[in-house]
Amino acid sequence: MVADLSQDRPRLGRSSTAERVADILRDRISEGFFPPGQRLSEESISEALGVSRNTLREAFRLLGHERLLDHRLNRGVFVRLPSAADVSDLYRVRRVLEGAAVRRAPDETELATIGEAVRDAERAAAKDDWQAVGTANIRFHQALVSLIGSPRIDEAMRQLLAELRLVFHVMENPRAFHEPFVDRNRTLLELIASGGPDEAAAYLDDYLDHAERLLIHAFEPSR
Amino acid sequence: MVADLSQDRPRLGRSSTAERVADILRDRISEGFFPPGQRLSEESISEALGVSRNTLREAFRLLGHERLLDHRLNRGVFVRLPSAADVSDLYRVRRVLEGAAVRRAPDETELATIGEAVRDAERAAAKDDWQAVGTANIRFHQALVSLIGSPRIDEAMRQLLAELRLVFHVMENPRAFHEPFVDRNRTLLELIASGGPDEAAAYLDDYLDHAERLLIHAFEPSR
DNA sequence: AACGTAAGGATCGTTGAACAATTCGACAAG
DNA sequence: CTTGTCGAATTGTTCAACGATCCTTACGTT
Repeated sequence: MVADLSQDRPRLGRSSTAERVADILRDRISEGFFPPGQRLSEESISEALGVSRNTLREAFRLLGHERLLDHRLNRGVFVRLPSAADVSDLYRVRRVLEGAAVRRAPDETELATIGEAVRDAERAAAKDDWQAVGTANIRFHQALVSLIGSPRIDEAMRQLLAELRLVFHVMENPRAFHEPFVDRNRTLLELIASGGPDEAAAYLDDYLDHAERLLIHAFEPSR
Repeated sequence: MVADLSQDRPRLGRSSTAERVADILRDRISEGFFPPGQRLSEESISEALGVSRNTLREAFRLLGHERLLDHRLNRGVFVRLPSAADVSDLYRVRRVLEGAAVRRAPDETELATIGEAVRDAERAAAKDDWQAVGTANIRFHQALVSLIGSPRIDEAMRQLLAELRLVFHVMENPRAFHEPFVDRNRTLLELIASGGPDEAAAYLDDYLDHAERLLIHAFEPSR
């Protein structure tokens, strides 16, 4: 019973103003409050958040390493504005990670977690809440990759999806993008559950190809 | 002709004291000058390097994000001391990344780069220079993963290998560890070149299993 | 001897101010 | 229209300071 406490351990170190500032900024960027390309002024933000410039700069370094911010010397930090090449690369990584994930045999609880994400997406889609669909979709892929069972890969996937969110913000209408994938997630889940790794992998490849093409298409013209 | 200059663009941003400090510390950690577990005092290091504490702290954040440093609140930063669980996870990631890599069809120049790393390792082994063998070995796997063609994965692999170096520093004799893998690298290269993805993948799995077991074994008793 | 507590020193966390370095736009000169 | 120059604004970096936290040691209690 004492061993269970070890799970709460990460929360102990939980503090440091810089990290909390980073959390706030990350959320703001994620939700589009700070749109891609926008410059984040040290002075105004440090004042708005009530922290010193030095502390804010530490937070900037954190987010820069997560590729959410672009740090240009003597020019300041900007919300990262992904390029088409970035999108391609993100999908290259997804193919590797998710491809490895669908080949794992999931246990019951893992399957349930993924299924929940699928159901949430379906529910949100029924309500035309595309913001929520996007969130559920992200949860789906996060849970999918977690089948690999590697904390480092989970972390990498978290970052990747955060970066992908950046991409969505530069598109004109993300809703049209998410719509077709609600059903695909359901199908993919069933293929995984039925235990045909090759079928699931093939379906996933097609899934990602389609998504990438759609994204690049909705992306290029705007430049 | 002016367009070609845009390739030199990354070199422009190249500066910032914090990043240069991070580079120095990264090298020092890599070479074992700062052994795993050692605490890095802000005051002494900032003084030794002639930079302010604030700048040094920015560098610390960078390296902390690369998992080379362990940042404990109010206690300072320590060179990361990997656990057996970390080793397992690192190999889990390697299986995914390198497994995806060996299934790619490499072109001539890529094959040559990998081959060079193999040859360097063989040469160094002949001279009993196990430090150099380790370096060449790392180059081998880095080149292998670069077959995927993803900058993000290359970067992730770079970090992973740096972290793995940390593991080597806690072992009593790394030389005994590297020795058997010189030949294996050669074999793996030939399997890749001959174009049998499944064979190469199978060999790689065995390779990594073996390496992980060896590492865990040489690791556990010392705790 | 085991334990709780208190005091002290060391170090980190964070701040605020200061100054140098750099960028960028405006404006004048050619 | 291009090129040089100036100045405002912002970042890069340093410095000194103070509170907060941790570690150690010592001390007294049970």
